Amino acid sequence: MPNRVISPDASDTTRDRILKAAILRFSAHSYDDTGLRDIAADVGVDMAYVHRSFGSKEKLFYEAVKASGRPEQLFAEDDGCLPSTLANQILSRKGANEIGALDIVVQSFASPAASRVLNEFLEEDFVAPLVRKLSTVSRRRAALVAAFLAGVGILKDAIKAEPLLEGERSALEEDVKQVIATLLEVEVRDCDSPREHVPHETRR
Amino acid sequence: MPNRVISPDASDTTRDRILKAAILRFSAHSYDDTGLRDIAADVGVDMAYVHRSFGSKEKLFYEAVKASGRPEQLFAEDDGCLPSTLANQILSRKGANEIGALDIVVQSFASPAASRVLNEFLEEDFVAPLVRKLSTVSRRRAALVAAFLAGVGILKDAIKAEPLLEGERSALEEDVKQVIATLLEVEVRDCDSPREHVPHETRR
DNA sequence: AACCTTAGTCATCAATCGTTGACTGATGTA
DNA sequence: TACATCAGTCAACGATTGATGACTAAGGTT
Repeated sequence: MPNRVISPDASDTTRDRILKAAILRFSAHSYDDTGLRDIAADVGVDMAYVHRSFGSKEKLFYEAVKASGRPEQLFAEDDGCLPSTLANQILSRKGANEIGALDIVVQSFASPAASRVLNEFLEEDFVAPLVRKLSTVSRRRAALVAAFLAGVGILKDAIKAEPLLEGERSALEEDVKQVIATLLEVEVRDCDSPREHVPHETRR
Repeated sequence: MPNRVISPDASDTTRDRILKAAILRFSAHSYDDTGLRDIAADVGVDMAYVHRSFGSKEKLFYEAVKASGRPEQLFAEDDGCLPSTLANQILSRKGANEIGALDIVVQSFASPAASRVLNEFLEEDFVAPLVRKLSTVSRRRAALVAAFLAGVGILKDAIKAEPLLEGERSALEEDVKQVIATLLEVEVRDCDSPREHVPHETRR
């Protein structure tokens, strides 16, 4: 299970291919700007079949969010340093078909149709697992981490804000990690140089 | 053309009433979910007149964003403590017709049509004025402040995330201020109790 | 053979959107 | 009076959207 991007198992049914295409579409464009016809065209089936396979556009979106943002993926590569893990979820450079687990959430915040789904996602797939993993953090601060990650993703990928695109990525990553560390009340220095194995210097 | 007697800011013309209604609409719903017909109905004119008064929906949105987010408004009540000023821009409780200067940005980042406008807004009406006001902060960090504010606004107002709605507002405000202070590298304590006049204790 | 389910297509629906050309009516202005 | 401009309305357009009912074709079961 090394380079698993989306699908947990390589089911080949048309329904799964539709879901996979939907995740890509919803991760690259907003809920409103993603048409069932686009998704159908990607898979090569009729749009009516996309609709019938999932019942409605909103239900398809629901399944796409759930499949794309599962906690196992969000915290998958956690090497013990949550700030760096979370920062990478938003900042990791995306190739053509490679998407981050949070991209689909970053898009589609706006549409009311999507907001109920996202509310559930936020609670079940982010706040709860994060608090479970780091019991000292409050639900409020966990949500603020999500807010910050979402905001950074939006400004960087949707709005394409220049101050976040120009310059070194490492500098941006450092700032993002520092904010997350502030919210989680953990020391960012403990994992500053990821592979240097600082022998857990006892601080404070 | 000599007698352009129309006062530059009578604010009584139908055009201005349309613009005002547009700001309210765009601040409460996304760009896509806001129809020219809705705005026209608010003012009580024909939808065609809304369109003709501004040339296109996108141009109307542009003027709405510019009028709603002007730096004078963003930093209007600045009492010398930027973190608290900015936090209040997002957290201030909104009445029926009362909106924050950033609400219109919080909605409507999704649509590509709107994102160009928002990119310009971010640069001209937020990053640049902020850096001008606090010259020690980098453009990147200024943009990260905007990202955080946008994310908080989205989760709180659009998604209605419970962790940001439950509990005391002051606790949330404290966390938000701390994050902003971290990014701006200023001491939040300097304005913690706004009216206490701490005599500028020389720190560091 | 007859029958049922699954997979998928086709044409079309109703609704909504922003946009536009043509029009009316009032208000000046020469 | 004649003319021009501004404020605003009216009806319709073309495009796009998600949703449906009716249909075909294949596969399996009895």
